[in-house]
Amino acid sequence: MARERDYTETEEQIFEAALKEFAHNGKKGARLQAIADAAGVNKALVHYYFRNKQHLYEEVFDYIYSRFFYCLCSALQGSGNFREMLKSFINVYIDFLKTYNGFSLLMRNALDLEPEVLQDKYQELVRENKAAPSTVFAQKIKEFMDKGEIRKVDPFQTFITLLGSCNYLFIGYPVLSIAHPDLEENWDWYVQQRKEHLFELLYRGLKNDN
Amino acid sequence: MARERDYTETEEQIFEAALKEFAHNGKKGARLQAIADAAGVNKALVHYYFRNKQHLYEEVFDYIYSRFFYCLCSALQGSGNFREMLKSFINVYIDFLKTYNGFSLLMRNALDLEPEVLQDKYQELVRENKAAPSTVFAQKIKEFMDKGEIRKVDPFQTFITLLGSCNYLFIGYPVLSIAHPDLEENWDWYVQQRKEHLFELLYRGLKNDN
DNA sequence: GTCTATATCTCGATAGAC
DNA sequence: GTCTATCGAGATATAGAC
Repeated sequence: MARERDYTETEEQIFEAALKEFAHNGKKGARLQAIADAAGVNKALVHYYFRNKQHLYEEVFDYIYSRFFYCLCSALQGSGNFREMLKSFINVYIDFLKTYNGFSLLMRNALDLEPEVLQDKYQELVRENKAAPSTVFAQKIKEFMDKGEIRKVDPFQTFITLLGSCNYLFIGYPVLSIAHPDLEENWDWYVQQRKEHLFELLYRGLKNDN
Repeated sequence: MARERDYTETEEQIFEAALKEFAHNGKKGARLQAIADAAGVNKALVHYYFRNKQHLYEEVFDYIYSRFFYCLCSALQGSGNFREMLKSFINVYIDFLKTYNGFSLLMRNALDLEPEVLQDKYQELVRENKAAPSTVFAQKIKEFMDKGEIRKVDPFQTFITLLGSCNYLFIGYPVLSIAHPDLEENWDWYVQQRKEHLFELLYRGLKNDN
């Protein structure tokens, strides 16, 4: 999922700043002045390059949402056994979240404000890709249950657990960093720990032990 | 954690409306007009009762944050074995999230926008309560490890998993409901399923099986 | 306590110089 | 392409009648 067109240096900086500002404050809460400041450019330039706030927002959202969608798809691509698929999914998904930090709130805001826009976008991506991630995941889980690799579980609930426990280090970052002030300093280490801990926990929690 | 003072009928309605509005749109995105409309009162009355937006926001935030803090504390109160403590925690915490739906976003917004305010509030609550939830949790986990009830795990990572996997049904609600349109209709059932699935998964994932 | 009217301010957007 | 100045919409906040 590349962008529609190539960005100049300046456009890129505005886009990156906008991504952070929208993610932190939502669409309504975001300030063009803050975006301009963070990008180190004049406020008028934001309009020059991206027309208006709505347009800039859509640019950011489409980009990040497509990335998210294809991240989920590729994370589910692997054709190995359950152990490999779980490990791969956790690695790919957490790496994505690490790169596009804060996108969760962006999405949540989008859904509250313009659910129909987002649903259209989702359907469009599903059509392009021929399948929805949650459906693919559910199918895989069922296969592994049939093969006896994992115990009998609800695929949807399992999906929620997986997404939530990957996400929360990022979503809850500000809360968590109160208790662990070294979170920022040792960020890479914590993220790595997260991957290992989660894999071990979920593998043991799901595997068939009859 | 009761409020500072008793609310009149009108104040209560404004407060409830404000809670929802702030939760959905964040502090900056929230509109006093929308709060007044939802409460069924004139916009000027919001100022009459709560002085200004900042003050109203703090009132809402303090209330929900205290509730959250004491919910975590009481969820950790039980003195039974690991199995009982896990079951109790999941039940109490998910019931809380179900009642104060949408508060996750409120908190996240607060943390992104005014982390220092929130840290002060947190320290204050820790002082009142003599201990931080994350510390209490870590101690309990260590005890259960010493007793051999659970395997050797990182208490902090375990805490993140627990919070995240409880939270995500609520945080991710709008995304999840695209794939499962019956989520709203069968909400109670899904929440109940969540409790059972999570307990089983985490218990198996953490218990000592040597 | 409640409402109308209005003052004040913030922010998105544009015009026009360079 | 970039900046300054400014307009106008919309939101917060207040004054004052009832």
